[in-house]
Amino acid sequence: MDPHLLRTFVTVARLGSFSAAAAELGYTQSAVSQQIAALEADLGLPLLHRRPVAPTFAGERLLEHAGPLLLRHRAARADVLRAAAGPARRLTVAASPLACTPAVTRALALERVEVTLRTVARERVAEQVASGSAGLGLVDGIAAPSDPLRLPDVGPLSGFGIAEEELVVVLPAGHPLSGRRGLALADLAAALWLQAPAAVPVERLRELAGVDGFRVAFRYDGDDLRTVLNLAAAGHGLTLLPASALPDRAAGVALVAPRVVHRVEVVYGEGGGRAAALAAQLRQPSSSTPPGTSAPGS
Amino acid sequence: MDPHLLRTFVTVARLGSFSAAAAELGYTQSAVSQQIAALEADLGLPLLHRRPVAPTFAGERLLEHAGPLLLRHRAARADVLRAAAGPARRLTVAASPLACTPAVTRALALERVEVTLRTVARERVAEQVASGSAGLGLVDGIAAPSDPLRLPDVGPLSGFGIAEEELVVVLPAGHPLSGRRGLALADLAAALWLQAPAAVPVERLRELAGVDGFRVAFRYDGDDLRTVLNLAAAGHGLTLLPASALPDRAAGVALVAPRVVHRVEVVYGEGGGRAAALAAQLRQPSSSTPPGTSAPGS
DNA sequence: CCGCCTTACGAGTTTCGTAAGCATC
DNA sequence: GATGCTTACGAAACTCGTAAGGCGG
Repeated sequence: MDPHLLRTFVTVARLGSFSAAAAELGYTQSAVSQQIAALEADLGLPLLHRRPVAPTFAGERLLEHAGPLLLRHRAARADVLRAAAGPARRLTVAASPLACTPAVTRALALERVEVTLRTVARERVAEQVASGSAGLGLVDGIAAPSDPLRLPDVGPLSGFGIAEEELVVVLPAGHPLSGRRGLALADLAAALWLQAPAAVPVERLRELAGVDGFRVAFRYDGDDLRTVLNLAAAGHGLTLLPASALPDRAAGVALVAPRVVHRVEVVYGEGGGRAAALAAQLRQPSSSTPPGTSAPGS
Repeated sequence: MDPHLLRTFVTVARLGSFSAAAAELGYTQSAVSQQIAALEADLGLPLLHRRPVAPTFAGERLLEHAGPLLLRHRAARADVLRAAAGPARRLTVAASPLACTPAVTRALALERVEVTLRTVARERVAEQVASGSAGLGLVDGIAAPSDPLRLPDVGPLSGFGIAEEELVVVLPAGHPLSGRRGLALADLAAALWLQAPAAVPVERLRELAGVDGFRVAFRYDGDDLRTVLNLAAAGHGLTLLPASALPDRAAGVALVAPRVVHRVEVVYGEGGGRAAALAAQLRQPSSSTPPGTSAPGS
């Protein structure tokens, strides 16, 4: 179970072809064949059906483990290299789009350090911090009040919440529900929804409401918030956003049940003194609602 | 960054000696030296100071990654092997001590399957399930009502909550607070506490209360609940337990703030059909009447 | 000089590429 | 018969053990 073999295994499984994987990885077809054979011999199991190439049952189990394993592996390597490169005078901050609230961006300044902000997908923030590709992360998500977000465990990270805010459902003008003052999530399960990386994922809605439904009517792949709002206004589907993301408060209806909020957390690695300093600075801006601390990762 | 090299690296770091690590791992001193040299050459960095042997800064970062990495690695291997071994007719259940409530143990029976129950430390449950060492896990912990526990992420696992219960502070007889009906956690920060694997860890109390304090006065390494209760009764320190763990309800005072409960969750791997069946059975512990056992209440 | 890590060197093993084999579409 | 995985085989690289070499206490 060498990481090397694991990498060719996932590549073969992904491409469904030994020769294509060989081309992608810079090996010969033969080498890939031998590597898969070595992996199968090591485990004493067939991992792939040949012709057509598809994972066996055991292979599928291995695939499920291999992704996170290789991710952590790369993160560890990158982090160690970064640690040895010495303290950088540039601190890059990886943030999911909705994590950059006005209060947060205002606090993003540190004495004697040049700060670079980079917007990435919500799922990537922890990963970039763990690998040292970013020194600090800002993630948003939804959770019960003063509860930590559930972040993917890609390495030893620290973090805490810095802001919590009401969530509102964005409705097109004239929508039957737009007169209401508060809505239960379960009442919206039958409606059609927008799926966009910037907004709350539909899967999370199902999870929170505890029911199926929330059918996706429209997908938007970019992370421009105004586009999401325009789509919602045009009636392409409902979406759930933090209240401050809406230019016009009347366009949305607050969620009353289940009791959930939009939450922003900072994440930083153990090795980053500079990152910890900036994180501590971020702890203050929302002194009105002090969210609890958390310790994601292991 | 071969897992093999990583393992010798952590062993050397732990023992502080190349020769001792060689003896433990069954290599010669020379082989260990070469393996460390290979790892250092691969990363292009010194990882250990010699004479005395201690991790460098980069080495410490690597150590922090190496543990979880090797854990996942072993879990993945074990899980794949177990998946291929076919459906076992024995299902072993790993449970933390306080997860085995009467209602749960009553439901632990499955048609045509021999169930083995094994009590392990709270932190080990997810690990044993991910590695296939147990087919099903029962973990307890404390959380906000109807909120999931934060389990260490050691592999692809499913799970859900099956029970929640009030938490009470166990006080010795005649304690000044024992007249009270409800207590805020922050009020107890100045008190002395028991640290025991079976009870709620003191670190978690600090985290929940958001303040320091909760000084540990006494540590108990075993997992016998009655011993914990005896220690608490003897005034060695306070402890937080689910209400049902106390034989005498008057010995404890319920917690009123922050709003937290004792929660039990089942955890099972994706591959275990039998485990999923038993888990489903645990979802409604009240309605199940397992065969071969006497009626509840005895 | 003694303990402990490093280096030199050789035997056994592994790994990859070239090239030939072979099964399926 | 073409495509694509497997096997055979040899060269290069790797890995470990024995043994000799440094270096600090």
